[in-house]
Amino acid sequence: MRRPAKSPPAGRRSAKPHPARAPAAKPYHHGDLRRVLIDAAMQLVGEGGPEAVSVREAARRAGVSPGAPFRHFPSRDALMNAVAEEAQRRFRAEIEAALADAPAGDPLGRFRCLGIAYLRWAMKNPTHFEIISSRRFFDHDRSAGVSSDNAELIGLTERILAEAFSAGQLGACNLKQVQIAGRALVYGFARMHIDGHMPRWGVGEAEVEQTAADVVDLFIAGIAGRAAPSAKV
Amino acid sequence: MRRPAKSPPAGRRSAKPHPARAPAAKPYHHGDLRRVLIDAAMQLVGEGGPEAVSVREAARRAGVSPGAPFRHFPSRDALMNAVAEEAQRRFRAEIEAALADAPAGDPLGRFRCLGIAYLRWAMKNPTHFEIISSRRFFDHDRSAGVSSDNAELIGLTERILAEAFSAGQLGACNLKQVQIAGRALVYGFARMHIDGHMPRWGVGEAEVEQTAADVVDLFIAGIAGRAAPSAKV
DNA sequence: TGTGAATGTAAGCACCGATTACAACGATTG
DNA sequence: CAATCGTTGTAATCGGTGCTTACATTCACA
Repeated sequence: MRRPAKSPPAGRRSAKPHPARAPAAKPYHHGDLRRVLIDAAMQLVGEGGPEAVSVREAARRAGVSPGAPFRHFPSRDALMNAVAEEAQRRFRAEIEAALADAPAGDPLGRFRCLGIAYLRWAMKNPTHFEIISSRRFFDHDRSAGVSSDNAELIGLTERILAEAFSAGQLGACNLKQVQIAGRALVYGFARMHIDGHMPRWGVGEAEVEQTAADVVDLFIAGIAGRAAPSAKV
Repeated sequence: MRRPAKSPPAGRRSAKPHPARAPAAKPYHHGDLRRVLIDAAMQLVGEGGPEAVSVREAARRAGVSPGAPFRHFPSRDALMNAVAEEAQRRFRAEIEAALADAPAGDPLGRFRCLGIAYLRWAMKNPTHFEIISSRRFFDHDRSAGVSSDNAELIGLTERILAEAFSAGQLGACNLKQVQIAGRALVYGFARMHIDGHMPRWGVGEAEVEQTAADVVDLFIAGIAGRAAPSAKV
């Protein structure tokens, strides 16, 4: 891409097409190039953000010619989509693991747990989170598998909120609004962290996790503590 | 950048160096190329997002050779920074105009007004908002003018919240947490809109402005309606 | 009237994404 | 066992990009 630098002609293999019939040297066919390319791209994302991913560099790291990746991905965007799907898969696994540990009897507690887990993962894997959330690198509607992943997560929070409401843990409120506001809150917080806004708001790296929890708690207190339906300002 | 396409060899001027001494034809010196380049870049941002900005295309639109912009901006990033400063200036003007119309006696109302204005501008100028908020295109710490712009806006909301607290419009709460949560909420909502998440959450383009207002109101109700200092969950 | 700083052009580098023609495998068949 | 054919790699190439350097032109000021 735009001057990723970092490529001194680091010893590429001498590119002999293939050593006749030495089976262990360097087989002409890579084995699982697709997988390796995705891994390389993820590594690149981790190093320099989504912009730093180039097909050529991924191919270089896979020890393969610049044109080879296009046998597996029709375009750079397709590669990015594959990376995003992988990231989304990991994200979902983390969320589900966190929810599995949460008490089933306390819906609002589960809601809180969801928010905390979301923020923790996003802040620990900032570039992966960025890839997932940006439509530029990942067309959710196009890739059915992940799209349903996402829809499932949305449905999950919807269900949890509905349970909380039924259990009387929520004041009078519009559940859809609560859901969107909650999502906007954690999404915004995560992106503020990623985009480097936190220092400007007086939140150091050390306090950011505590602040994340505080913010989630503040929101939950806001929707839970509604004494009367005098909510409308 | 990466295949912005859109450039059929549309009639470039025949590039005669300069017509001897015809003063009105095409002066060798552009006049205010810096300004024109920023405008062209802003236009490009509006058309295809920050990724779609290329120095060459900006130069093309300014009717100037590909190397000329580098007399005014040492790098593409510098150009993007200039674009971001311009966008930030417009953003700030909008916010201040909105606040000027808000009643002075109702701090919480002013806070609400601030949030609404923020969201309205962000959703009307999505790409400009994206540039402002992403550190990739704009290093806030580097450009003093805009940095202070931003610091002033942060200080402003801080003051408004403090006033609201003094006026008894807020329940017992940590003001800093409220400020960060509020920011995360509007930032997240704006970015969700930009990143195309809204359809997934069942919010159509027609309802998005109303939803934005609802979400702001929900948040304000949450921090205002605190009956007792039982805030901590 | 000169002269130097400012600002443009032209040419070229390295890198990128993407396409094409060709070569080497490897599995499926006859 | 061997021919074949689809898969997956290479090599070369194209146009686009950011950026640099050498050179040309103009403007403003001494």
